[in-house]
Amino acid sequence: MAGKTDHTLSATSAALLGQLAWADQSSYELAKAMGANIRFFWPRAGSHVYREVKRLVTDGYATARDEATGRRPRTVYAITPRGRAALAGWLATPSAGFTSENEPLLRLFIATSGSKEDLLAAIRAAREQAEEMMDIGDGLVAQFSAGTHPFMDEVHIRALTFDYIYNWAILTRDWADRTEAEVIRWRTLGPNPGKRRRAVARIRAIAKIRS
Amino acid sequence: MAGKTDHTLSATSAALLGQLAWADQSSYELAKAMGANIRFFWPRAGSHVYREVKRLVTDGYATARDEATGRRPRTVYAITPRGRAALAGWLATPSAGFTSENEPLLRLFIATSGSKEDLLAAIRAAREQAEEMMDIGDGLVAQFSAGTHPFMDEVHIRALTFDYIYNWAILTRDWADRTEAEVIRWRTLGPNPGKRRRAVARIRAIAKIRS
DNA sequence: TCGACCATGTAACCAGTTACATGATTGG
DNA sequence: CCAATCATGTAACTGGTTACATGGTCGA
Repeated sequence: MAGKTDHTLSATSAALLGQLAWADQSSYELAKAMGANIRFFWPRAGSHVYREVKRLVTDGYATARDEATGRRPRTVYAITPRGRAALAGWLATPSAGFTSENEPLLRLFIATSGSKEDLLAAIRAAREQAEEMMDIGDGLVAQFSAGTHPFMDEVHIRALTFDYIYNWAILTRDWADRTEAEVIRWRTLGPNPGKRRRAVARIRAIAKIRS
Repeated sequence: MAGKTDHTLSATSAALLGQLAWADQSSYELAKAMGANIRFFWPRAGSHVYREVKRLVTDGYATARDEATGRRPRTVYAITPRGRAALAGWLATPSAGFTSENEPLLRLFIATSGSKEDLLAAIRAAREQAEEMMDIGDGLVAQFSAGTHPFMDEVHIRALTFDYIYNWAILTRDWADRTEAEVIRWRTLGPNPGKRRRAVARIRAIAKIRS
């Protein structure tokens, strides 16, 4: 730990510095980009970006300069050498894992306290969100195919994140279809021997394909 | 909105009430269960459970009674009728969607600011976590197959959450394999025409399987 | 010229986390 | 009998969100 780079970055700060490493940007642009791409694996509210980027400045990882769009003033941020070093330092750090917050799944888990229609609605909500993700993905495909995406030079990276996210959406949609089909067969949400048999069989079949 | 059930539950409170609907439990047991199952789609720190369940009591959704395990005192919580009503009310509410925080993916996204080895380490971290999830899943399979799981009466529900989580783990592992194989081919993390061609082809192939 | 939306930002609240503390039980 | 781990809980911090406010631009 001896040295001048004591990179105590949070992952969110790193995300912002990573964006600034590509180009100088205003908070609004940073927030928009978070909303466009990063949100699928690191979602943050726009207002948070404003505060966090100011911290980057006070810590010396970025500088702020005042510009104007038309007659309106705005602040544009740029990464500093110290910021680049901190970012590289953070990237050399062991990565945390991945988590998800999946409210439809939570609702399913405790569904026996509600109605069958409630549960079906939650499953359909998951399906709809998955479809929306795929629509957004299809838009990206068009841009990258046509070579019109603003970050064509990053496409070799973006293809890899795209791979994950799009397949995650497909997984969710397909799961929702299977699950809806199963729940529709139920008369109540309670247990019965037939359901139990099918459930155990399903669980075993899923785990068997691990290989 | 006229009525006595003004269920202003958070999803986390609902998760706790859902647990209490199955059986009276102490905070510790609730927290343990959150760590065992729910964490994969609704992760919460144990200490949070302690505070939140006390709020359930002050709001009249649960009651607390003092017991003792051996000579040590502990507090056991039980759901009230009002709590059941609030839970049912919440379940009837439209569901929010699903999100994820995936630090390996974030690191990949901004990987050009770091080294190739950093990136490979992040990908491997994702793979390892996926394997761990599958190991846990295999343990569940054994329990459910043998009929020894403490919540056998919920297996028809658990099979459906299991389906999602296990397939998510498989997806992650397979993605990590593909992605590692691709990155290993790279000499640098920067762009080049070959990488770009392959990337665009990959993106198109993924989206094509949407069917 | 007016409504809608883009762009820019602040403030206050709160959910969630980390860190700590300590008593009981159990296995070696 | 001692270390490890289970069990129980508190306190303090902080990251993140929701809600608000308002100026500018553009198209109908």
